Amino acid sequence: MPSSVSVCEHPHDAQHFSSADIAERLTAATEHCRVRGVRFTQLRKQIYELVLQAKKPVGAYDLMTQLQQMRLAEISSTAGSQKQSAKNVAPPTVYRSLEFLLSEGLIHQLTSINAYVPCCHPRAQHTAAFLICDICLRVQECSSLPVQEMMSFAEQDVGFTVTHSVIELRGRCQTCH
Amino acid sequence: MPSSVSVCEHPHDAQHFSSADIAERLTAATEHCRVRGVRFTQLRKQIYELVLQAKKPVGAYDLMTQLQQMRLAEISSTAGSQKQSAKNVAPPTVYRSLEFLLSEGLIHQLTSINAYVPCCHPRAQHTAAFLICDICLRVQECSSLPVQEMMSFAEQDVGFTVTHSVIELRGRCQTCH
DNA sequence: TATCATTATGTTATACTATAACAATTATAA
DNA sequence: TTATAATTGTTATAGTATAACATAATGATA
Repeated sequence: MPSSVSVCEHPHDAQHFSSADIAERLTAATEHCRVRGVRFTQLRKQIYELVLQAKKPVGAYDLMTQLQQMRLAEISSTAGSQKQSAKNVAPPTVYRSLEFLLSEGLIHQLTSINAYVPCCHPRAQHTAAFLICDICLRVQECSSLPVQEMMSFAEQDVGFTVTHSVIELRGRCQTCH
Repeated sequence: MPSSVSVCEHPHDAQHFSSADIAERLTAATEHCRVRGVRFTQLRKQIYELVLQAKKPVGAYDLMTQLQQMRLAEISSTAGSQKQSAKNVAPPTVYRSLEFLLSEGLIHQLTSINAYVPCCHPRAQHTAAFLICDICLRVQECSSLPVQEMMSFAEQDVGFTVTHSVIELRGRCQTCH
């Protein structure tokens, strides 16, 4: 593989983020948001954590369910006699946090399968291509070279100014071939 | 522009297919299907025609409405006392024909905006990238070079076998810049 | 600290996109 | 012409996403 090309495998399926990894990411994200002057609220942190914990790309409605369970767990652990009635989490709750995480570059949206994955290298807006295995659902995030060539082609040869890219290749990864 | 790169502008917005162009495309598609031994039924032909006539990428539910109007027009032109009650066209009617047209390479799906456009050069399965202008909604279809590099990168450098690609760049076209 | 303005979240409702399952019809081949 | 397969009709529902407004929390300012 050319050294100029970065391919980052999302740790889904068999392997996945360890608790320590997730904690580290959460800390990094907290710092990221502090520096950027945006608010990393509890809700946003929880949604991010759920995306990190997922063993595969996760959909918005899955996140709704999981957030709901998270809140129920909080209530029961809080004990106390105040039996809060935790209403169901509604779609906007999740979508708004996803939108925030996307704008901060902490996660990526996989448009072709309506799902979300954590970003390999969270940083300011960067474009990437995704290789999505239809068998194991593992996702590889590719930055730099091939994507950059697509972009420069569009910009220089066609005069098209790219503001947002959706580059998703579906198929079989090396392992599942 | 490199001669090895093909960029085809879909004739949407201001310009669009003339009746003659559409007729020619329909004839070509008929021949295409005859050779391939698949049936180019009236319904499929109508859906294809509607996609060709559209001045911008067209959604499935828009096609439903338009097909409905097409059928109402047929009935009123048929005159006769047999007052057929034309029931509303249902989603599967449209989606099944779209699926057929996609599989025959007559149209392309734009996943990021849930819409469909005619293929510039209808032929067997071929991959393409699309430049979608968010202002005028014009779409440019790019085959060959940049896309091929993406594919060969995935296949050769990552060992990923691509079966389906979604490459859609959103932004501003040269005209709308 | 108290107030205001801003931002974020909750809540209700609904829009938009797509498919499952089965029935009826039409075309093709034996 | 009948049997078979392919297509289309029909009904229902699943899945994804956003609009609009109410409430709550936060941060800045007096």
